[in-house]
Amino acid sequence: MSRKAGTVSEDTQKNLINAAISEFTEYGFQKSSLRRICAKAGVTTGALYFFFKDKEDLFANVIAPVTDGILTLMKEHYETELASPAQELITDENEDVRAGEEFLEFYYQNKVLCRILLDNQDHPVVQVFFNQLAEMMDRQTILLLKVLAPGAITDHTFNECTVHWFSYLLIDSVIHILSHDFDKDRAKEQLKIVTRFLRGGMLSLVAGITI
Amino acid sequence: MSRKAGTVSEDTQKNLINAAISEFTEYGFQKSSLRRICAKAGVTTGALYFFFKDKEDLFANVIAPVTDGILTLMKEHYETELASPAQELITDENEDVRAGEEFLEFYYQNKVLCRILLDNQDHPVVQVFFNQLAEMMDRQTILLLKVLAPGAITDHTFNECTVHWFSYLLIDSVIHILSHDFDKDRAKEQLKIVTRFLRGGMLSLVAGITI
Amino acid sequence: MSRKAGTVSEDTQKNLINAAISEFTEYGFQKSSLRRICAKAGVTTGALYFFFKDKEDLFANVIAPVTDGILTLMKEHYETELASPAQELITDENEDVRAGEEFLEFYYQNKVLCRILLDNQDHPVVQVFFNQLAEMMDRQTILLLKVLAPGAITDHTFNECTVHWFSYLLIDSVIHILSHDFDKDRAKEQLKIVTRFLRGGMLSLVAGITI
Amino acid sequence: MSRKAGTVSEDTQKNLINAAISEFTEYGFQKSSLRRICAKAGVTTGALYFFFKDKEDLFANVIAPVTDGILTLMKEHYETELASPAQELITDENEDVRAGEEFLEFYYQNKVLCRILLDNQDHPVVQVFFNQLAEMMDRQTILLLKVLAPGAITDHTFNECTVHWFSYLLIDSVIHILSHDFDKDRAKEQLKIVTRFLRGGMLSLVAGITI
DNA sequence: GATGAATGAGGGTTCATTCAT
DNA sequence: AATGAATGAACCCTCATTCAT
Repeated sequence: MSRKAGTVSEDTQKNLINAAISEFTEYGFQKSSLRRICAKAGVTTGALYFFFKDKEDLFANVIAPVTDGILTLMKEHYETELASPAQELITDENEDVRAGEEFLEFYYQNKVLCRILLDNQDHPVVQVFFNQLAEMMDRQTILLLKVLAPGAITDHTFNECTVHWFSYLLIDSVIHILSHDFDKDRAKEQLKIVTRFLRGGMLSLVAGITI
Repeated sequence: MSRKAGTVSEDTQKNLINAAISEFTEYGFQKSSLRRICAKAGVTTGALYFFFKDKEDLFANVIAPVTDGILTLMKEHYETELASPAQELITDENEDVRAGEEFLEFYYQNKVLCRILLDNQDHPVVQVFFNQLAEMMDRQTILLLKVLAPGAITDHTFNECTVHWFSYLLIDSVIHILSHDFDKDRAKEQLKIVTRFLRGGMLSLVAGITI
Repeated sequence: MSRKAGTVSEDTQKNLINAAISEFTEYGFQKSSLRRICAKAGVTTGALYFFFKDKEDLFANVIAPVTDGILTLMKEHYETELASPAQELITDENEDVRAGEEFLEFYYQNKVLCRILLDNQDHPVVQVFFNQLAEMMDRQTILLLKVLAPGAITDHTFNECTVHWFSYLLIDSVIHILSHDFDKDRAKEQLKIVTRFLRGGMLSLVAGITI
Repeated sequence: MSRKAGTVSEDTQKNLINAAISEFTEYGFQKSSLRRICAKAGVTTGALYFFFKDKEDLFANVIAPVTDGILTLMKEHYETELASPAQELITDENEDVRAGEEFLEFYYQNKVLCRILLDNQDHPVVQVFFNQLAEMMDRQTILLLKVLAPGAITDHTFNECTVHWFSYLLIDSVIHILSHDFDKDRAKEQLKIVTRFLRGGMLSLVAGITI
């Protein structure tokens, strides 16, 4: 009996989250209506405010699984990469490709939430996420450059902006591919092209320096 | 004296546009309030609806100068480029750099309006603009590839998606630079780096094909 | 040359009337918009206010032809009727039928305006018209009763209300027929049935008295 | 004490309904203002939208008691009528008169709401009501004709239109009487005259057929 | 005869949020 | 844990009308 109430409330919270997912998907964060969300969830607005502080908080809770998931994924990839011998990093694009494919798997398994993320890039919470992601990538880029092209970092070509821009280039490229709603295989293929392109671009910058 | 009425009315429309610019800059299109705009312009809401059909129409009129300006700029650049000898296109990145700088000049001279454009990418009218821009770039890329690497277009690497992605890569890169609020010279410098990177990336894709 | 301006303005007035007819037909008086009317007529609102005092006045001018026409028609019919020998009035329904058909002819020749009349019976101007019409019918009924059943008017059965109600019964019956959008012949046929019914009802009232 | 909230809220809804009744009575549906209604009820506009979907819904809720009441009344009358021996129907107008008086009682007990109904006949919801009413009367007329004058229905005189027209004739007659704002007794008297008239008219049509 | 500009009030509706119970 | 009621401000937009020119 003492579990009953708890169980019920968990259901309510889940119902609210699911209703919110459907609403955010259809209308985007800004145009979404808490009233409609509560109606879909079959509860009144008061119930929502028991579980969530406000609209922002609800949104944050909705996308948390994917923001957490992606950040974890990236962390693991970067640790693997740093553990590789330097030589491999230069000649071998396999680890990059593998990480990309792993990300695509995650995307297609969490497509609905990922789309909410991508379709609300003007939302502060989402911007914070992308900034975290980009900063993580920045740090990785700098670490790799220290190993692969030590001259590059002292040179003014690889300034903070360039590094950051490179991070966003990768992010935007991936987003662009996902916006085509390809099937998974086609997306992987396209991601390979992007990877080759970005490596080529990067090397052409590094080459200009070290020589 | 006979011009008084005309002058007054023209002023009202300009006042409305200016008030709208300030409002859109501060709040973005969606959260902007027509009431506040009219208050800023010192007129009643009815006056606004004499000059503009609705909120959308007001927005379209606000950004028209920059959307038109940018599309014209790009058109001119692409015509110049197509008029160059093929050999120059491969070896010489000058025309690209020159066009980039010209764009930056335009941006810094119309910064306020350009920022409205960039900060409302989710607005349908703006999306139409970016699509027009990207399509123009797509066509140019295809034309250039036909000249520089005839094999590339038949190969499946340079499919429609890749070309389109390349267009957005350039657009996103430029937007990213602009988001740093650099001074003009720093922006030009950074744009040069981007240009070199993109050419390098592109060549590495083409190289993978022709060999 | 001196006629030019006059001619032009007459056109404007006609354009306004025609635009108003189309607007009133589509939206009814209340929901009609003077703006839209002016737009349809290709003039500005100021022009409308040169020719018409306000929205009411415009409406009155639009329906004037049919209100005048119908009142004239009825007057003629009633004069004819009063000129007939008493005996004929009792036994012969021909004049009633003929008048009805004449009215139907008028209706089908001025259908658009007549429909505006019928579809805006809550409008004061239209109510005035129907009151005039009903009063005219009232007077006629009383005159006829004096001839045909002198006892009826002193009896309390044929009080003012009964007479008035009888007028509206006829009006409503005709309106009801017209609401079916029959072709002219079918409408005439139906009107004959109504006429027979109303005469029968009337006689049964009169009979109840004289005996 | 624990009932306080409930009591308060019920009051609010009733206050809104009452305020709406007063507003609809004064201005008619179309020109009624939700703001004024809320002000009269002493609540904010939001409160209204908690209880009612929109203006239409409020209107529908206001008139529901009388539309429901009248339809119920008519249903009962018609069932009683059909249960009577055929002979009585022809010779006896008592049941008709009794039903009429019962209706008048209802009218004078719900006069304010009934007037809203009668004064907004152009409103869709009201039109639906009158159509329901008329259809009910149509069916009854046809049933009675089958018993009283079997030949009438096959004859083209009593076509669908005639039957429907007869229904509206009765409705309009009653409405016309009510528009005079008579006291109850005077109205009953007048209604008797109408009843006799309509029976007489009807019989004269039937007579024309059966002979 | 007609324009173009502007008024100012008001329309119905939606919103995120609060809070006593 | 959740309800039901209510707030109050704000939303975009439309209206008939006026008037100097």
